[in-house]
Amino acid sequence: MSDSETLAEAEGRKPEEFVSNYLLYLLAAASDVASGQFHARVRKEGLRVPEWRVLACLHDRDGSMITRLARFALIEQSRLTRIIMQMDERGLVSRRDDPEDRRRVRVFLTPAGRALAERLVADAREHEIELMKILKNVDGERLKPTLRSLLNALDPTAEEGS
Amino acid sequence: MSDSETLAEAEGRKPEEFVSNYLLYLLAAASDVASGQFHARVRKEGLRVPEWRVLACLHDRDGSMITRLARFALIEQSRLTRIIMQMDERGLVSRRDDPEDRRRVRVFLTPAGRALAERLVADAREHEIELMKILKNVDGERLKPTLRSLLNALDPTAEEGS
DNA sequence: TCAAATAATATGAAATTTCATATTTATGAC
DNA sequence: GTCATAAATATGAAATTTCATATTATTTGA
Repeated sequence: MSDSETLAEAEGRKPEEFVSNYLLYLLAAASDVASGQFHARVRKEGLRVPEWRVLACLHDRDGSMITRLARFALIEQSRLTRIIMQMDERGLVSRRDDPEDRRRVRVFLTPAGRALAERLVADAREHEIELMKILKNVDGERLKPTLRSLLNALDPTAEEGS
Repeated sequence: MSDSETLAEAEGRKPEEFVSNYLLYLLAAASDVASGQFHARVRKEGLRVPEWRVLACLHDRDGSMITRLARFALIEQSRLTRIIMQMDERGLVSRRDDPEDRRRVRVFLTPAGRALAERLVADAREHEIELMKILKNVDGERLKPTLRSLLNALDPTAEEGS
């Protein structure tokens, strides 16, 4: 049985090919592969992916509370709490109690955090343009509205574009 | 457009909306949200998501070697090695040295693993049909070929559908 | 045929993540 | 006002993940 041959093939059965035609797999794989290059750039800045996500979310919505940031950045709450603590210690964000509801903690970019966020967002925009060129025959611009409607259909509580 | 003005500003869009219009975010969020329901079902079977991925991949390609499985299932190699060890202990998979290349470890479903894999794959297929219904106006079926071409464009070494 | 170079997998140790739950504050019903 | 309930965040402890590298086997090529 050669390396590229599965047991099923060796036995003359046709493999079922579930995975590579499964929507949830295609989404996960596409996300993974498409993000690969840019995530490498993020790591070169000394950030991990969730930290980059936090910066990007705060770039859009500075002063978000933890819970909201967690949903927006796709990070579980207690994990985010600790990531924010680290980013605070590193001087990228600062935490302030919300005077209107003292259970809440609002997270703000520091000047250094904002500078880094802006640099990375600019990089991401550039990178996205490159990506779109590679995907010219895939029609990445049509993909976006499709993904947005998918998000709206599946998560009506998701935050709108503005 | 002045030097300090972004394209978004020049076009009258609010500049703060980077994230929710960023392709890599839309892909990650779509994957996350779309998988949420089914992943809950996976956890009810006592499996974690990577374990489900392993079962699904082996369902399609039983006897894969670790490295290949890692790429296919989107799991880092040393992590997968340990996951496979656990699944082995649990009786879901078995490991066999490849006689043709003794560096390799081939992973096979046990009868119990296969039964579980088949049940979950059947569930996943059902669930996908439900998902497609919800996405009827999103055209999930058109989404699949798009994601496949994206994968091919970005990762030409990715495995083909068979 | 031997010595690199490469490939596949495993592993130690530090760091991170997870899960359940504690803590603190706000809200609603009475 | 008081009590029960809910919301937002934090935290302990176990489990998992990561990163670099070790180990073992194969390939290359001089």
